[in-house]
Amino acid sequence: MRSYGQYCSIARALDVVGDRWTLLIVRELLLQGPCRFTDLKNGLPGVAANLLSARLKELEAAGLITREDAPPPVATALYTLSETGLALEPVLRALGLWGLRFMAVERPDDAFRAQWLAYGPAWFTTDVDPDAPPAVIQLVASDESAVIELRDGQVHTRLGRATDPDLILDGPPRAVLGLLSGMLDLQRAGQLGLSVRGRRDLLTRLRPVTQDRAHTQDEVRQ
Amino acid sequence: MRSYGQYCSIARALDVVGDRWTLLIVRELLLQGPCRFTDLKNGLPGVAANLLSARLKELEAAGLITREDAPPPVATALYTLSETGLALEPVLRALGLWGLRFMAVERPDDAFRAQWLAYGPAWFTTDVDPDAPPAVIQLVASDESAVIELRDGQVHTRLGRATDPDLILDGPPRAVLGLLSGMLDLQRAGQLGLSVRGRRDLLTRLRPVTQDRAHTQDEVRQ
DNA sequence: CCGTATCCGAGCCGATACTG
DNA sequence: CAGTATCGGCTCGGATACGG
Repeated sequence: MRSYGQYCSIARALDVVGDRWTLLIVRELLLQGPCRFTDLKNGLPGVAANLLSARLKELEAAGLITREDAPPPVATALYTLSETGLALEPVLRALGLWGLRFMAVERPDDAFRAQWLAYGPAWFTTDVDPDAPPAVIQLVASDESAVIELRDGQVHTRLGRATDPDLILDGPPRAVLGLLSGMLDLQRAGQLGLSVRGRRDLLTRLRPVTQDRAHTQDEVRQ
Repeated sequence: MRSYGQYCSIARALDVVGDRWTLLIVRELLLQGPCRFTDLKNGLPGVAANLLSARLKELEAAGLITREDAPPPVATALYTLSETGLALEPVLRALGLWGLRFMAVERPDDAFRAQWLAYGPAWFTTDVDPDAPPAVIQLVASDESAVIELRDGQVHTRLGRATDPDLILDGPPRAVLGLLSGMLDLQRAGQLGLSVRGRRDLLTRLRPVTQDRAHTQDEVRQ
């Protein structure tokens, strides 16, 4: 990418990760862990193979990822986030939290993946009642499924199915994520096709993180 | 910008602010407050007028800024961040904090502005001794100047000159910002041309924010 | 199967010139 | 001052083909 030519840490950051697809590649590596080329391609529907290949080279050159030849059983290259790449997590969290406001409309041809179902609750909700007993919530949306585990006051998530969940949320992505992010209440989510089975009371334990007002406006200004 | 076509809040956010220059326009509006076209152009060295014009239209259409005709004395359009636009502050903070690591090398032709000198201390340092008496630090770098005010446990900054600062830091941007961000110690900053006059002890009151390790890696993954 | 290389049309970007 | 118009060049996206 062409440099902005500004001695400013925001501009410098964008010099490195401002290119199209770059931050989404980091997203996948953060959510999936070390990936093969094909894992990334699957997690990035719409990316062209040549572009992905080019970006991976750039990211490696910039020190955000390392490329290693996996041990014999796999025998293929693995892309792994470096310390510098991992440090982008707060950026992706902030961006994802801000982007929630644009999730209200679901476009018919949008792609959807289980890992995008999973990071929302983990990053953007907290357990209101940390001392309550552990609980498991099964999420299902568009054939993709993930599990929320409430334990030790933390909201963990993982992909796949739970054996005996306390609560099952099943419906279109917009309904499931809208409910969990606090943009929809149970009634509205139901209208959008959400099915809720099991202990509804668990929903009150999940509090969506609220974005705090900005307050810089009159701070830096002359 | 072409949509990524993914039902993911990060991708949605990038659909809106992923275009080149867009986040830097938001940066200027956040740091400067409501701006005229020319204020933005000055704060964004390198941007082409047509591109700035196009971005402002897109940002207005997306609801991040409003364009108002200023009252008679000014008689020109003013661009102002909306609530949605202001809410990007955490994203720019996270990006700017991450980008600090790339500030070690100063490229000869990089542009520099006083507001970029000011936001660093305000966003990325804290006052270690909140009960100590107020103090004023004058920053000067590349003909641009800003003032740090330590008061009530907060680190405020503003552009321009202070009348009677307790401490004056003067030198190349890299030396001033490097010292304040904790990337350089006093000795190294001095070698890079930093001049320090006044109460050096105030420097120990400013603690650079440290970025905490990411810990999602094994959280969302199956 | 994994990843790279090449080609091409469409659209975005950047520089300059121009207008009210 | 506040933009608009134009145009060359580059990047992107998609397809295809190639080498390990």
